[in-house]
Amino acid sequence: MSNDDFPTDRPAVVTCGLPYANGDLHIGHLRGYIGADAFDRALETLGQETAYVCGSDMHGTPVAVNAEQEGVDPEAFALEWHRQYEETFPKFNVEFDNYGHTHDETNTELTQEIVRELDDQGYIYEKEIQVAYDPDADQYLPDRYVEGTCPYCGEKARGDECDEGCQRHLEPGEVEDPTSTITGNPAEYRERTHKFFEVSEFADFLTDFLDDLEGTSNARNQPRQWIEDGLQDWCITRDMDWGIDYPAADGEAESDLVLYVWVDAPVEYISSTKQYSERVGTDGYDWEQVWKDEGDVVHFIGRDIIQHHTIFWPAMLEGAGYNKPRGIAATGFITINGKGLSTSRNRAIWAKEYLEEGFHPDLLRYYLMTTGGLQQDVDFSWDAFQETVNGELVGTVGNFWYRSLLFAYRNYEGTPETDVSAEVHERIQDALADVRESVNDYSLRGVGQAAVQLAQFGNEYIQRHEPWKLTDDEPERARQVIRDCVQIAKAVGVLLEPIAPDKAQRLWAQLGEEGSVADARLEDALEAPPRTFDEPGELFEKIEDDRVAELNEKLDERVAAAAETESDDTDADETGDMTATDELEPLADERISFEDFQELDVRVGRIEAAEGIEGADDLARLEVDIGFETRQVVAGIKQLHDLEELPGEKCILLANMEPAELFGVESNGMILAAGEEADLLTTHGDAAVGEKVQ
RNA sequence: AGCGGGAUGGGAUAGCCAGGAGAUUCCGGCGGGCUCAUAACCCGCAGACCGGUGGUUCAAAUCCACCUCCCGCUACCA
Repeated sequence: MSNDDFPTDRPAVVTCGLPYANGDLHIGHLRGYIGADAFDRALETLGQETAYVCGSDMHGTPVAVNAEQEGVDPEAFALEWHRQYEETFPKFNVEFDNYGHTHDETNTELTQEIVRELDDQGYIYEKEIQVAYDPDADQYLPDRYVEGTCPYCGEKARGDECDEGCQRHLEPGEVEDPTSTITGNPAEYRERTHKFFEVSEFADFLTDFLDDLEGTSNARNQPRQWIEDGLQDWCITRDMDWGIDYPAADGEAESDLVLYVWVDAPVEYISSTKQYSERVGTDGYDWEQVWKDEGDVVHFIGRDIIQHHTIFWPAMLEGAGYNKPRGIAATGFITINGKGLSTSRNRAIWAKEYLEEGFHPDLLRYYLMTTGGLQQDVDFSWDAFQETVNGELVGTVGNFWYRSLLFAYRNYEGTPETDVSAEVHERIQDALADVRESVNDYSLRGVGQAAVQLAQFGNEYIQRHEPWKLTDDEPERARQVIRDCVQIAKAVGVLLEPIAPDKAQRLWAQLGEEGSVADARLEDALEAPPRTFDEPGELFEKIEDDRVAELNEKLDERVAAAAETESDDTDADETGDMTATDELEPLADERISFEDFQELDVRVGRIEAAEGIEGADDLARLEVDIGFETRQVVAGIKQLHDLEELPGEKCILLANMEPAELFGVESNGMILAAGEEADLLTTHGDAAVGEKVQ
């Protein structure tokens, strides 16, 4: 595929990563949907034929598990979220040409068709594997329903991934000593026939594919390592009820397997395009042309799902005879006030919350799109948000729009009747070129900046010529200056539309333009606005300081409140939901003998020194006086205690613990502490340092 | 520790892929201007040895090697 510049004479399709129908949306999600939306709008402005499609991701174990917990069936559960998403997107001016979901008929059929095709092409084979099975719950245990020991490194691992050790992706059946996460009981392995997709056959193809891939560099570079390390064939079926049935071949008995969620999820990109095509007719947009013949496919995704989109997905497309993506833009994460966004700690700006605060969506769009590069992590703070809005949108763009149009309205009742000057014409053309270049670099930041810098030029231009001084003595020159300014204002509107569609539309209307600015092309930025228009209004409002203070306070309070209730929910981040598990660890069944206890040499100690260990988040190096000697001990309490306050504190130390090395620091004993918060054990009275605890 | 990203004037950020004039823009500081405009806008000044060391080159913020530090995810929790 040749990568000639946008706009091409082929249809394009832009997608964003499917929202997983499992929880509320926050600005981290929004960044991707807004980015893809802005990119799609920018392509249209360049004159590219496009479709922007997406859908909700309905399948997979987390949906099944959470639905079960709420006592509803997975479909109803996922559909509820799906409806919420559908309602939310337009509120951020994210306008999909089609928004479907992975459980609908189109996707079910198309997924099965593609899998059948892969099968026909010989890329799918069957293999007997050992699948974990929970005899008590009488069910198989796919993916995260099971945990055990990693066969490669011996660390504790989840069913699908060695998350604590070597990070390796694990195939079903690989985990050793499996236990059921449902009942906590040991699981047994049963022989099951599963389907495998021969990803390993595609190594050469994928290497070439990555060479040509546009978008962000992380999407190109990260998977290379994977390919070099050797690709594993991919088990694409699961023992579950919730999902798309594995398609039965002719004459074969219906399979009771379901396709792995990552098989049917990306197919939704095609399905959603197909639905769009069916709605507008193939004359309006032909999905088969884009996906099977000639088209430009661009995916916007989060950087956490690069592998799926650069390995599995293109291999599937290649195997089934579809077009491969031209560009993949993998966006960075969002941080809040410099710290990682955490849904469990409620450190997030929720989509709903932003809207409830009454802020215009275009402000957030502009902020998210222009604050950093697409690939970069972007920090969000209300302070920075205010600064950007007040400085660039209110001060530069809004002010220029308002002063130009107001001056034009008062003196000429609209656009002065004369031609745009050569200087301004040229300056606008430069801006158009910037936008063209930015889009081809996948730089939404560049698009936004081209618009704002043009407005900045406008402010400078009007200032330089001071038309307010010219109206009386040199009316012709004043007329010229304002004519130029009105044109710049219009151009800024056209250029800003991808980022701030609603604000651009309002400007469009103020200029007396017919129709939608979304339909405007770059060249329209140079067309004269209507001769007359009405008195303009202010399009952007300043955000006041006390408002920001209030918002900061709210956020802080909320994070603090969440921290209090959090206490034990260790894995709340897993699903992004607050599934607090405040159960206590069950009491041990087995009793030990007094002799066993006597083997523990537990002593009273006094902490002499405490310091954090570099590179470790939680570990601290302690020096503990236990009478006979001072021991160096490593303890996981760094974040839970103010280390400076620890020296002098008494503690209880297991003295005959075998030494271990953590982060290169020897630990010679074990400090006793209670619970997740590592509440430090100490003595009630005044026991002397070194005394034995018994 | 594994993977990824980063280090550029006081703060934030661009430029790096395709090496070459005074290193971008925003905020802040200082001084001035304007009064059409949302106390907005415009101009000027101060402020950066582009994380460190070495290398390639006529030329390096940009390419290569090594190092230090930071952030995120995953981990470490004796």
